[in-house]
Amino acid sequence: MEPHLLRTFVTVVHRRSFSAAAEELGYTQSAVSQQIAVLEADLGVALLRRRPVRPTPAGERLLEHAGPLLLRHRAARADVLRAAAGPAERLTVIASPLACTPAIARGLTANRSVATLRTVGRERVAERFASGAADLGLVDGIAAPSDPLRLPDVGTPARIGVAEEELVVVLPDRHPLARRRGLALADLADALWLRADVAVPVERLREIAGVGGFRVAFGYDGEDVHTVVNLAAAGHGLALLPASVAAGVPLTAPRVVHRVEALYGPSSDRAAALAAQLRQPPSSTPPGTSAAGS
Amino acid sequence: MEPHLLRTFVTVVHRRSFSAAAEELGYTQSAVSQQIAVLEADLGVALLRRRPVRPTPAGERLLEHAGPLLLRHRAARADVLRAAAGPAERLTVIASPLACTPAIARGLTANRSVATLRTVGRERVAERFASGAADLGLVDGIAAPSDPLRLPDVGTPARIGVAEEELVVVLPDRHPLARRRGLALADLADALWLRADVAVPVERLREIAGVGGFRVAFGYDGEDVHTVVNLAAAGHGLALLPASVAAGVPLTAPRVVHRVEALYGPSSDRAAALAAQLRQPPSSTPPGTSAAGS
DNA sequence: TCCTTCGATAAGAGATACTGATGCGCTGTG
DNA sequence: CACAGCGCATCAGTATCTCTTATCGAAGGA
Repeated sequence: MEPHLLRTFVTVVHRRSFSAAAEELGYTQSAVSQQIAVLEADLGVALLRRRPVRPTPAGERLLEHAGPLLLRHRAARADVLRAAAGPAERLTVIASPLACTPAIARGLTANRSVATLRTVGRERVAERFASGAADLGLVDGIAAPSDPLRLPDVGTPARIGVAEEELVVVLPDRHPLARRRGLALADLADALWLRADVAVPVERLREIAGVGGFRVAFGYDGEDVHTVVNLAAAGHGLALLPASVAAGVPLTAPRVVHRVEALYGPSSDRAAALAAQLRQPPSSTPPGTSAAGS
Repeated sequence: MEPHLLRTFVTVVHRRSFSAAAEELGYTQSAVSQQIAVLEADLGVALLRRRPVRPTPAGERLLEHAGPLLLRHRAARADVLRAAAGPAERLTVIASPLACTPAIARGLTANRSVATLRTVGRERVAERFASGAADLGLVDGIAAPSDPLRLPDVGTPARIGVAEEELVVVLPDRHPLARRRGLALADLADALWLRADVAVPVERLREIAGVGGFRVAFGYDGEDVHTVVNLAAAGHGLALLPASVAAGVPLTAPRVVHRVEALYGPSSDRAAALAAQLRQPPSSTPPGTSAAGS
């Protein structure tokens, strides 16, 4: 179960080929074959069926663990390295698109210690932060008010909420519901939605509404929020977005908010200071640092 | 960063000695010295100060990651092995003491497929389950109604809530508050409490009350809930316990409940079935399986 | 000061983990 | 049905790694 064996295993499954994995990893096919054999011998279990190459049920389980395990590995390494490098002079910030609310953007530009800002998809932020690509991570998501976001576990970076905001349903002006004062998500399950992961993924809608439905009328794969707003306004489907991004009808039920959280290494004082500074005064002190506890 | 190096590192820090760690792990002192040297060379960072042996700041960070990382390692291995072993004939269940509510205990005894039940401290359940010591884990804890418990991350075992119950403050009959209909936790911050991790740890009280205080009058280190009840009734300090365990005054604020969750491997159908069966009818369907999501 | 303790280092034996060559079963093709 | 091509397994050989034993040297206590 050494990390390099896991990495090889993952690659083999992904490429569905020992030889292709070998090439990708810079080994010979023989080495890959032996590595898999070692892994299987170590666990005493067949992990792969050959020809065609597919994971066995046990292999599927291992596959599911391997990703997070390797991610955590990288996170640990990055964290140690950050601690050893000492406080960063200038900070690199990585954020999901919607995490850069106007106020946060202002906070970032006002702060001379920020060197670079990079945005990536919401699911990638924690991962990229963990890999050491940035000193501060900003992720957005949907949660009950003052509840922490559910993020892939990546060790114990300090984590604080920096902003919470109302959500609105964006719909075209002529839409029958456009004049409402508020909307309940469950009532919109039968409507046609925009699939746009940069806003709120459709599966997440089902999850927070607790019902199925939410058929997709149109899919948008980019990262540009503006485009999503325009598509929604043009009637390609509904979109759920934070109020500061677009005009729309407030979401009144369930009681969820758009929340932005900052991730930073416990050893980076500058990042901690910046995170604290980004924390918006209007939002009453959101819950503090997180840690695994019973 | 191979697992065995991490294990050695952790042991060295823990024992504060290379030689002692070597003995504990069955290596020579020389081997341990070399392993630490390899780890430090790999990361390019000094992890330990020698004489006396103490972690550097970078070492502290690594130490914090190493535990969860190794735990996850074991969890992955155990999960793969469980998957390979096929559905268990008879199940081993591991539970924290308070997780065995009367109804759950009944469910377990009614179920002939259960072979063994073992209880361990609340913090150990997830860990022991992850290590493959049991097919089903039952953990209790305090949470907002229908919120999942916060458990150490251990991969993606399926997780369902099986019971939720009101909490009561146990106090002696002659206590001035004993006749109240309900109590707010924050109002009890100045009272003297029983430190008994088998009930609710004092730190957790501070956490959910959101205030300090909760001074400890008396400490109990065992695992026996009955003793805690007796101690509380005898006036050694207050205790917060699920209503089914002891008579007491219901906790009315904050709105938290005693919750029991079942952990089981995704590949163990028997365990899943048992978990579903333990699920108590009175509690309206608590939120389902968990997984890391954005 | 001397002795003990404890970690670092050197040297060598054994285990491990690669490469390159070859074997062998499957699959597709004529 | 035979055969070629593909792809994983296996074998042999070598380089590397990871231990052990032996020894050194610095720090701390008597």
